[in-house]
Amino acid sequence: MTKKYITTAIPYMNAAPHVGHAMDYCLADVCARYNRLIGNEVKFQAGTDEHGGKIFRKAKEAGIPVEEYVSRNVDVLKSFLEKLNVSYTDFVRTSDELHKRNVQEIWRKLKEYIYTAKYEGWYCSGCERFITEKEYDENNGLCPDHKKPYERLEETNYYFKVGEFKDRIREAIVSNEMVILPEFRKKEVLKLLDESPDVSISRPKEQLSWGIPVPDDDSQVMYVWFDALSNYITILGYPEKQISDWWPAEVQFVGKDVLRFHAIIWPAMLLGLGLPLPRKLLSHGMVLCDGQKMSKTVGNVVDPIEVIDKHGVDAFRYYFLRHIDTFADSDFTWEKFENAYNNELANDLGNLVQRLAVLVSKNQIDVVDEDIDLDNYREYLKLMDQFEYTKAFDYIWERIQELNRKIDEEKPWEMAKAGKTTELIDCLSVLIRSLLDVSWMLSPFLPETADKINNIFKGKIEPPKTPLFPKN
RNA sequence: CGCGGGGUAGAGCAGCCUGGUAGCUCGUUUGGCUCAUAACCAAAAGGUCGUUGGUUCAAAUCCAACCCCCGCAACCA
Repeated sequence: MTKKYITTAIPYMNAAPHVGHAMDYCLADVCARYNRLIGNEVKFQAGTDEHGGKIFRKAKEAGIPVEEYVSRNVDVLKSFLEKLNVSYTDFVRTSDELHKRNVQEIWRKLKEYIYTAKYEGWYCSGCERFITEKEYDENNGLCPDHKKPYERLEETNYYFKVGEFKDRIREAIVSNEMVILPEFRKKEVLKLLDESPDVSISRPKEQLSWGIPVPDDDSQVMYVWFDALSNYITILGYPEKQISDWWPAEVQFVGKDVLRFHAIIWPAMLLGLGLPLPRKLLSHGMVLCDGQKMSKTVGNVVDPIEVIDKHGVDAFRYYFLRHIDTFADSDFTWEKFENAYNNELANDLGNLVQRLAVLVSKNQIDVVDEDIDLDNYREYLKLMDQFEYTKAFDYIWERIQELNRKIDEEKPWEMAKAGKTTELIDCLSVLIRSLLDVSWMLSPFLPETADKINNIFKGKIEPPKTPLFPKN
């Protein structure tokens, strides 16, 4: 039994989760369930990123103490994970005492790579942040949100020497010591690496009160990325505990938008701590709605809960794992969702289970439990190991279509009418066996459905009272 | 000349690395079947593979130039 540590990016707690957040969790959950299926022991982290000025302001706007504000959002996220049927094993909050203490220790350990420097730039007191020169030029020196002119401001911050580690990071990426998937993202990161400057990792307290204090300096708090990235190891107990059982992570799932932090700053931190780099970084695409990035102003935000409540978790997971590309951006529309649901889940799979169950219920046969022989699943295992989840689905669906075809060709109902019992039983046994294979392969993706199928064909076989995927 | 991805049937995509009759899913049309959730099975229609030029016996595939879309450029999942 091999130990595998799987992580997800921790969402920033300034709003309720939307379908975009589901990507990370769906992918990681499949990976986790798949690993358990083939006999590995899995630690599966999830958590929340709770510090920073943005959250502080949001809480203030809502008129709630910031601790309560984030706690509420954490509850929302947790119930979301439950609804999504995500099998995480550990949950970290960056406001946890243990996390805070450990991050401060991490800071201390990295001290030789931390220095102070002055930063001077354009600043908007409304946004409470610095803006780039380019942004300044584009907006002609006036903040579009606050209609106020930018001010020239200077502040002293702590910086982390990312530059020290660039060569080693590049080497690790090129040699696949740290694999970045997909390949085109790897190229992107290698390019970005050249231009990566040292990063600021603190802010003056007056500007950012909601954060972890910098050790031995009351005037500064940590910048959120330093705080947030550390979660992957503070949850394991680092540096208080030995973490070599679980670290390095087998795979860290991140959105393409945060890949740069995970592929450059995070490895720099790890190298500074003398820890190994994660084995794989998987960067997935974004979910678009009607071809556009989701945004409240456009009004195209899809509420994942609505989808789940309407058609069930597995329908949701199915759509996001098969029809949202694992690596590239893809589109969610209700039309596409309904299509996939009706054609693929209800007609192909649901109806197959139904017709087979009915056939067998009229001619009861015992299904013998057979041990899974992984050799029969080589193609599937290969795709799963490469995170080719949409292709794995294609493969499974070919099996499903094959079964439907086979039933049509062999016409077991005619065997029944003709009284050819032996032939009939042989035929049905083979069909059921194949369907259970399908169910096995499906189980990391659609755990509920796989369970239902297994239960139908266990003991006395009866067609399910309600279809697997009812149409409406 | 910032970087990256892409332009293939009505839609969504594969094929391109390793040139050789253009493929998949959905949709459309027709036929078959009746065990099944009006489901399932079979067949058909539908493409000058972004444009132009080059290499080659042969180019969606290799090379060059150009056009058009879409992401990214320090906190956006």
